[in-house]
Amino acid sequence: MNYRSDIVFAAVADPTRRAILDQLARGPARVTDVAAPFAMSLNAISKHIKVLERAGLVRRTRRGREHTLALEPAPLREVVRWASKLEQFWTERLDRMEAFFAEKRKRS
Amino acid sequence: MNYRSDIVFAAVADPTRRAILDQLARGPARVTDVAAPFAMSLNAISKHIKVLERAGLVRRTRRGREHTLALEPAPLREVVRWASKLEQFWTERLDRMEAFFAEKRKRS
DNA sequence: CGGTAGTTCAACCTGACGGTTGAATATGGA
DNA sequence: TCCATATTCAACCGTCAGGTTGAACTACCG
Repeated sequence: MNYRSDIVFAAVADPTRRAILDQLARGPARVTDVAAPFAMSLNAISKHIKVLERAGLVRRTRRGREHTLALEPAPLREVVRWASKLEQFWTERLDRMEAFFAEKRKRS
Repeated sequence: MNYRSDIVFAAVADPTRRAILDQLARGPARVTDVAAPFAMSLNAISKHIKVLERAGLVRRTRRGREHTLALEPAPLREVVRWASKLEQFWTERLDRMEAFFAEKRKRS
């Protein structure tokens, strides 16, 4: 529906970006620190961070030459909402089916 | 972490595929029926369904020439788990900070 | 001032993804 | 048997995402 959740879902689809978010969940960090654990160039990480930023999942604060990144988990709520809604609809369906067959059994 | 959740996240990243899942949440349907609302070829939808199938999000049962598709929401649980874990870690961090400053305020 | 650290910008390459079209396969019905 | 329906397979194509490298920019420090 929302064009914005498209961006969030796409941002979160990449495993590297999910790992970055996992790391930022343990606290804010600079770009270089975020990049450290990964076996790829700093530039690649910089790009990933920009994607996360555009999705609203990361907030950047500049102090001098250092950029400090912080997790901004709000957009994840939409992801949770969508996924658990599907699960819920499904279980409700199962419940209705259950009820239907129970009723049928009782009548016969 | 899990290579399998990579597949699930990737499957769910595409808006068309999310729409397919939304539709299947209202009940099982044939491939043609699933494709009907979309302004793209049946082949494209067939491909999308295959992706969803490989991610374990859709189960297919063949009866004659018709393939009936059903939502299989189990893999979504991993998505929910990950996303809400991040949210939770974050709020816990905020709580700890809150507690820290409250303590500090009390002492001074 | 000069050098180095932190970060981005720009250009480029490659592979995969999402789509198309046309043919093949298999089942159902007259 | 013949035709239509339901679906996939195979080949192809354009775009874009993720990665690289090299240069630029800005801020700190001797």
